[in-house]
Amino acid sequence: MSNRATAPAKAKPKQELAPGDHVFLSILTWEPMSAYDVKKFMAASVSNFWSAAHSQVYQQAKRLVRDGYVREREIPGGRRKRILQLTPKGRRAVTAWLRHPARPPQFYCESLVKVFFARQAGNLEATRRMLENERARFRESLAMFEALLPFLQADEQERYPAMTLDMGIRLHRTMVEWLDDTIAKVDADLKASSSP
Amino acid sequence: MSNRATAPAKAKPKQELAPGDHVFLSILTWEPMSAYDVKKFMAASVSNFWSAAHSQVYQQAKRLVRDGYVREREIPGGRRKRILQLTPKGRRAVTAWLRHPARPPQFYCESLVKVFFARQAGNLEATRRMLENERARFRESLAMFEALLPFLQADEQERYPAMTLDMGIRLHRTMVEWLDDTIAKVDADLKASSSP
DNA sequence: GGTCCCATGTAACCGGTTACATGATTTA
DNA sequence: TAAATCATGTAACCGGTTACATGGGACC
Repeated sequence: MSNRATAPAKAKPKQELAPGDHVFLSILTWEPMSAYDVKKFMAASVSNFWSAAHSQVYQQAKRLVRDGYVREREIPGGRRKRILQLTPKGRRAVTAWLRHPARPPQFYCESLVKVFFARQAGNLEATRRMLENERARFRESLAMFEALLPFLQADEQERYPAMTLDMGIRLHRTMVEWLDDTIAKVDADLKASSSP
Repeated sequence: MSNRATAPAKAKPKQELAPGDHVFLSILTWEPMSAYDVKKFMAASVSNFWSAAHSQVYQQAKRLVRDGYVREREIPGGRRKRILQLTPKGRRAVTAWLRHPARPPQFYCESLVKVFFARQAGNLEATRRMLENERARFRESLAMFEALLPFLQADEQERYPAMTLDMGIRLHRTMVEWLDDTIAKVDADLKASSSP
């Protein structure tokens, strides 16, 4: 009798920093700030290609303090507030991370999956509506980014952040263009099927 | 004395399907297949905008069978093999999902975060090397996709899959162009700092 | 008849998400 | 002063990842 699954399997007991932790630490190179401000900073800067729930940031903070990458300092006053700042170990982790190769980007996009299966399992009218929603959203973000870019470009200190905003703009433009073309193709199929 | 954290907090007891489950089910609309084949199908089709580890697919399969979206049928023979197929409930879930709005895409890209902080905390030489690695990788994938596209476009059945491949190609081209421009900017900064 | 890769899984940890909670500030 | 919003967290679940395990075929 074969009894499968005998060995326990140990799994890694502890890995080094999680991918998002490096982003957290990098933000603290800007200046010491509270966990809440880290979250705000993230939303205002790299949110196009990195994001995290605010609750996660607090838990990251806890871990990073526990592991010695970050030190926290309580600010007295009415509102409870803990300022986080990098330790030397934390700063070393950032610079080491920055000089290692980046892990491959990950992109999750439901709408593209839906297009893939649109005819196989779906309904072209619904697909069209879905794509129009997408296009409206992308156009809106695109307009915001385009309005913001000149301000970043005007500030020499923001040179590198401006480059990433530029990437965001290009990606959004590409998306909108593809949506234009794809909606046109869906329309063609709709017309062909309605009046054969 | 304030004792915080009194209430238990219940958290949602059960949500409907997880986002990746719909992708899984959609793949089964193609034809019944084993979990391993679902994974292979995913890698060969939507991997550019959706991915999952193979081990995850087996666990999804287990959940989806347990919850009645999928039925499994054991194939006798030397090699153990379980063929998965949609139940009516599973098929309904796919069509319902396809006609709902898509959730916003998520994009995680370490290399862009690294560019954001390149001057603040990093080293421009290292950034340049990192960006060149990225460019080589994107160029390689781009060439593969471009070689594949004509075959998809030649097959009327693959019309919608071809549209998503087209999107992948456009995104990769955009990335490569941005990398070209950005590497040039980094070079300019390197030259400026070496010979002031 | 070894070796290597393909196919098929299981175990266990942990990060990330969703929901809950609540005191401080601002604003109408 | 009531309402809304900002700021700050905690609880708990669960998906996804990493690592382990292993039997069959292919190939040599």
